[in-house]
Formats: sequence, structure tokens, C-alpha cells
Amino acid sequence: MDDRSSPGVVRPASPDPSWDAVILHVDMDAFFLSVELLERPELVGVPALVANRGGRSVVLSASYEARRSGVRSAMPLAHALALCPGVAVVEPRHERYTAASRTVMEVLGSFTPVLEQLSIDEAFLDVSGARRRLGPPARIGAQIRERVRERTGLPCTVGAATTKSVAKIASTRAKPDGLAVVPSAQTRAFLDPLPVSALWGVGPVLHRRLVEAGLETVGDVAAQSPQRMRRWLGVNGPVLVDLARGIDPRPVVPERETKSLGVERTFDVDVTDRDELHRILIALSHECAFRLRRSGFRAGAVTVKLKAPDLSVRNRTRSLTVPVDSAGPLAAVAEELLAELQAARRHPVRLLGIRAERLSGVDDAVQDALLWDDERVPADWSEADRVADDIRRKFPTAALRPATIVDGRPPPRRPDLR
DNA sequence: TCTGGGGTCCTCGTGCTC
DNA sequence: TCTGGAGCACGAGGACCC
Repeated sequence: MDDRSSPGVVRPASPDPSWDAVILHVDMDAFFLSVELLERPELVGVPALVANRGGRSVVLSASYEARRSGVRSAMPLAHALALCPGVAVVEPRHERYTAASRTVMEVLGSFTPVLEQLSIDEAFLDVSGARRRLGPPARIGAQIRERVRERTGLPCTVGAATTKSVAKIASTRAKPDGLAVVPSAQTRAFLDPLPVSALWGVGPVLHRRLVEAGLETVGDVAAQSPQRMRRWLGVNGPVLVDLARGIDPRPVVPERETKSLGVERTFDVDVTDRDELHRILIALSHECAFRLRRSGFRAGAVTVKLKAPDLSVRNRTRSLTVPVDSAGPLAAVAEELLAELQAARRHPVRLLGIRAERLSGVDDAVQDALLWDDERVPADWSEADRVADDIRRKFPTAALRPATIVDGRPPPRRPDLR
């Protein structure tokens, strides 16, 4: 979901674009909004965006008409409304996006099994094994765009190159609804004039450092010696030079291991009340635990995240002796961490989050638990959790919550925390 | 106009063990 | 017994991605 303009895009000059651009990057255009437009045709062609209506919400996805007014993803909604006063605001419906994403990935999987899903709306494909069957990468890219639109009604952009990094840059420059092919022979000519911010991994901080050092284009970085860049930027220095030269050995990896799983909430008004924070933390723990169980994971560590009104963030992590997937033990550790964070520095809370880390499969976790002596194993919450999960599956909209977070009941505070 | 939520990866400091 | 260095694990924080 990027809208940068597309100077420098190398498009196939002949019906047989280079055979070697076998890495394809497929990126859906303004994905969330495009899904909404399927049911809201009256918004086609007008400035529109997807965002929650909360006081501190940000733009999740914006139409290209809205982007012409300066609206961008991740921009505060208030800012977007000021830039584009008549813009239509659509509330997000994440279940629709997940379903659409599943269909898109099915389509992509029909072209090659070597498919790496990067996020809900983009993926890499390695089509080196599909060329004999389907033709050169440019033709495969065109077929993908056609098939995705047939099956879902959604537009997408495809970038093809010899590496993941260049394929991704190519699709970004070809948006929206485009196709760009960068054969190996044209890689340097394509990359050199681009701003250095086009490189994957160059965010605002590194961008500022590079520009201050006079390195404004990708070509500037490519001309540096890897040794000098290592001295300056550490191990990432030579990697950056390689990326700037179009060198990126990372393969397309079909399976990506989940490392952590978290839930966080930003409040419309900063929270100062301890009981309120306690209730929110319990609710977040239940949400996190539900997602752990649904994904078949247990957590080996818990992190609590606090954001202050000045936007500074602090985290605190604790390893668990036994991996868990129940809200009870998760919440108990989270409470301790929250108390420690607040003891170190107390302030109104803008955001509170909990993250389950060092994930293991349920079977691995059970094996681990057998090695521990009884008193180190947390109380068995699994039966209550299973019942709650069943109810949640049968009645997704039911408000099943622990008593501590039911409205109007003051939550009991654990005496040993603080 | 003012900065979400869900992630991954890396660096650095610290404490522990050998 | 003490000390210093190496190696490691862990925790905190930051940068980056979509």
C-alpha cells in the first residue's frame, strides 16, 4: 500500500522480457479501501479512506484520489480530514480483509508453491519453476493481475526482478494497478537514480544519516566501499551496499515462523486510574491468550508495553518457567510487570499492550511442563479456557468476559502486586 | 492539524559462569 | 582466594516494515 510515483520504472520493452526476473512481488493497491469499494461503488473515484473514528485513530488505507490531497497511510485521521475535508471515512472491517487476503493468496498459490506471504496484502513468488508452463515472468505477472481481479474484483501491482529487494522496489514504483519488470541487465540503471529512501530498511532515522553524509541516491550508496560502510553503520553497512547494487541473496521462503503475538490499545483519553488499567490488562490478557490458543502456541515470555503522553515507550519482559496459553497466568505476570514499570516511573497511560514471546507449539510446551516439578506448573486454566473458546466460536459477538472486567464491578487487586 | 496496531530484527548493557 | 576476560543469555529499547 504505497503510492509513490513511478519515475524510473523499467517496463518490458519487448513481448519477451528478460527470462531471469523470476522473483515477483505482488502488492494489493489500497487494499482495505479496495475491499470496501466492492460494496460501496458510490465511493469509486472519489476521495475516501479507511479509519476508525476514535480521537487518536490513523488512516489505515486511502484511495488514490485522497492521496492526491496529501493523505497517506498511518497519518492521523484529524490531519487527513484537514487536508481533504470532503473525504469519505469508512470504518474498517478486518474480517472482510482477512477473507479477501485468503482468496488472493489462493490465486497466487495456483501459480507456484514457492510463495511467501509478507503481510495481509503482499507476497513474494519465485516463478523460476513455472516459466516453462506459463511463459516469461512478465507474462506470469500479467496473468496474476488478471486472475486476482477475476476472483476478487481487486486491483494489484506486480514487480518482477532477480531479487526480492528489487522486485519490491519495482512494484512500489509501478503502483497503482501496474506491472514492472527489471531484468538483471537493467537492475543498476533502474536502482541508481532512485532516492536512497527507496531501499528496504532505510527508514527516517537512517535516511537522515545517509543524506547528512551526502548519500542521497541509491547509486551514491552503491558507490561506497562495503568496508567503509561497515565502519560507519556496523554489520548493516555492507548489506545496504549490496542492496543498492541489486544484490540480495534472500530466497523466497514459503513458511515464516511466528515469533511473537501481541495486543495493544491506545486510549482516547490517557488513563490514570489503577483499577481501570487493571481491568484493561485483564481484557488484553484474555484477547492475547485466545489468539495464542487459536494459533496453537504457548508463550515462554511476556512483555508489557506502556506509552506515556509524551509518546515515550517502555517495555518490561519476563520469562516464564512453564509456557502458557491461558489468560490467568499471562495476566498475573503482566500485572507484576506493569507494577514494576509504574514503580520506576508513574505517568498517565496513553497505550497499554501485552505481547506473548518465545512461542512454542502446544505439544512442545506440554513436553517441557513434564520436566518441571509440580509447584512450578501454573494452575490449570485450560478447561475454563476451552469452554470460553467454544462459546466465543459459537457466538462471536457475545461479550464473554471475566468478572473482573464486567462493567461496573471494581476489580479486586492482587495484594502481592506493588 | 500529530502520530495505530501488529509484527521482526538488531544493538547494547548487565549479570552469570567458566 | 581473587581477578579479569570471554562467552552467553536475557532484558530493554530502538528502528523498521505494512
